[in-house]
Amino acid sequence: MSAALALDALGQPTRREIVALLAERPRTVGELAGGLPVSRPAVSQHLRVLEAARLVAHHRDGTRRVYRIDPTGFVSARGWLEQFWITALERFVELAEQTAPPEEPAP
Amino acid sequence: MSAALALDALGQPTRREIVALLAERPRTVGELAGGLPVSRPAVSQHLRVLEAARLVAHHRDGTRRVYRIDPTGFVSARGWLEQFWITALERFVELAEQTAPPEEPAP
DNA sequence: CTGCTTGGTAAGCAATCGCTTACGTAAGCA
DNA sequence: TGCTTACGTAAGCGATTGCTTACCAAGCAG
Repeated sequence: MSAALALDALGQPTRREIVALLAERPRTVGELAGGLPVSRPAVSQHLRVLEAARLVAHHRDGTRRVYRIDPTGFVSARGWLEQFWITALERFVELAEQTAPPEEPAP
Repeated sequence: MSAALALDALGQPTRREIVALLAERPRTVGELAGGLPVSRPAVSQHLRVLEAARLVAHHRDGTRRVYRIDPTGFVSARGWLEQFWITALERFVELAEQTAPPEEPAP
């Protein structure tokens, strides 16, 4: 499943910041680096990871590369969380139905 | 925000497997370790991270500790993804409205 | 009490990660 | 035809991570 890649990629603060910046609007690599406390090559490396996870995509504009959000990876990540969410809540409800007091046992 | 902790914690394959196992039903530490290719102490350490992120919780049952899913962390993670999702899609739609051909035309 | 089960904690280690600087490369412009 | 801008890539380094083995504490059963 591709959700693994996406969740791995999102499990890093700098990459989440990059993604948050791109959520506002597409940006070039230099712009991203300007808004972050890391160097431009570091941003490039993060972008490679994010693109492999299909969380971002880019196109060229002269010498620049404009990066934007790619919904694909987010669909995967959200799908994993959602599907998991459902089964977990089902079990949770089952459990709550079986036992009347779900937290503190009777003394 | 607590979503950072949750996403960091989920950015690791073994921890996602633990969470997936707990989604089926609550389990003890030994049970979890038995279903995973890592040692029991490794599972303990992962559980500490997951609990700090409020993704799991536990209660004691004699000498055992039964771990289960804690929805709290998942609410945070999903919230981050969702809120982000919305702003990203808004921008995406804006962009798509400006430019006529978005991607693939009808075949 | 003694022994057994269960699981958290400490210490240590190889591997990975995130970052840096240095260099290479493609595209626009004088 | 060089010069400049914008960016990717390579190499290297310190810090972190995920795992292991060894040890210790708590609770039940005999």
